[in-house]
Amino acid sequence: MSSPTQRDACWPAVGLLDSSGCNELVQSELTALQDAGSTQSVASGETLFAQGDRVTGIACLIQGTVAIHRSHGKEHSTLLRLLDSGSMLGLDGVFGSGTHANSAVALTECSLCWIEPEALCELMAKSPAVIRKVLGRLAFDLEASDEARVNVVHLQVRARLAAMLLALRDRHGTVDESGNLVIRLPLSRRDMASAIGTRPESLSRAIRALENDRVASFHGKRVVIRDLDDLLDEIEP
Amino acid sequence: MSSPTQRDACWPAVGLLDSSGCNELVQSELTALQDAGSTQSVASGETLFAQGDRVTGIACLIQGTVAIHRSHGKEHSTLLRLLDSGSMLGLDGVFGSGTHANSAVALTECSLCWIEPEALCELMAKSPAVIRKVLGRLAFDLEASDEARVNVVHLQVRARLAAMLLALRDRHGTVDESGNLVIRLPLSRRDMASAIGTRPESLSRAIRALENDRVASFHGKRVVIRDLDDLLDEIEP
DNA sequence: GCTGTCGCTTGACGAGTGTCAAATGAAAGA
DNA sequence: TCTTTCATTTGACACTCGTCAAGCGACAGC
Repeated sequence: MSSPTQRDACWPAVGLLDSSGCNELVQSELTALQDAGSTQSVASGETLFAQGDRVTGIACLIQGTVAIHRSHGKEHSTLLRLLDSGSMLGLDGVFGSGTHANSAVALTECSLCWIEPEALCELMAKSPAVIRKVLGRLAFDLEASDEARVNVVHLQVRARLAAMLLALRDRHGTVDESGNLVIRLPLSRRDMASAIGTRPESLSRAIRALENDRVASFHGKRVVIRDLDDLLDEIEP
Repeated sequence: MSSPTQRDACWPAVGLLDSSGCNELVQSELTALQDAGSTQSVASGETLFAQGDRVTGIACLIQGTVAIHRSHGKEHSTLLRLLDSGSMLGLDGVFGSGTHANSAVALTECSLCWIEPEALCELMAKSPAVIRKVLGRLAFDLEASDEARVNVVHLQVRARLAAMLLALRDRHGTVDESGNLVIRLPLSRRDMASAIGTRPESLSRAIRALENDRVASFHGKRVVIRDLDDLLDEIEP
């Protein structure tokens, strides 16, 4: 990840996102936050907060991956976004309605740090950098949500799957010895389907379609992409 | 609109949205902002900024209605949200990538006030209330975008139209002498279709369906709803 | 008047995808 | 190892909605 020094030099600056696009907190910031809140470990599958809960603070994700869900009706649920280490979660609740509109579920074992609204206030008052990070994350999430919405409307399932793989590349992708892109999916098929706004059955067919056309090969939660351009072509037309 | 005194009393408070849900600036704040920036009048149909433009500041909408679009490919375009008087626009650009991801087009004659990033910085440094408004608006827009995304996935066109009418009620609805809800649509049919993620043809059919079932009656851009519950029922099942 | 253009509506048809049902596979417990 | 359970896959079918095409209605210009 790029050094944040340049971005920290002036405030405010236009264009506050990381080059990676994710606006994560850096290590020094994380340790500072840990002093201001209480650190906690949660097991994979645990719920950090549930839709409808009163907001008691925000959480900073130190380690692990968290899914933000919104349930709709009784059976339907949508995975809105994934958050990885360095992300703040629950911001929309604190600065929004005061009630969590979404649920947060740990997808892996997670270590995180809870910060009460008052403590967050103090941090923001003391350090413009914190304000900027908070603003940056909200702006990034808004950007991503708009993008996802456009994708659901204009792209079909196969292309949305490709777009999702590309989005997962930043934080969950590696390169193997042959130079192939390898993505370790942090999600079940059910959650993947939910994230791109479709059903597991349709996702399954889209996966098969990409494999038949040699764009990607799926081995459980491990995806291998030989040529990144093939994936990019999927979302162009 | 409810008095903001209670919300201003403590900072930060959990739950910063207006009761109306829109987090608009109040008159005193608007006049303060006008001192910090340059006021401008734009005609209906004018573009305030275009997708891809470098961000040169934010705008505060003093009077009028603005549509935020995102174009996708050559022919496709999505109307992401409407902003009415009291709203700040372009925040996601300033605190995000530094480039406007969306276009802003005036739907009516508008009066607005441009504020450069540096001036916005000063305002935020001087007044926590400004910070709160900015955070509140980003949180509100994120909330709304998530909601719209869930709607596109889980509701069909007819129900999405109903949801849109309900959303327009706050700022564009009135009550006539018979006690009916009357909504003055600020949008063309094309834009309405784009806003709910469908085509004008499908929207037209959905409108006819609602009329046939006596849920709403459409007369050009004037919509009359006899019983609000009928509309609410549309988005439940 | 006529005659463009443009926005909206209506009709017909087909593709994409949700739904239901069953088969397969993988993980966990007896 | 043999069940039991659950996630995933595959198949068959129906339905919503996008697409193409034509028909209106309004409105401006000649």
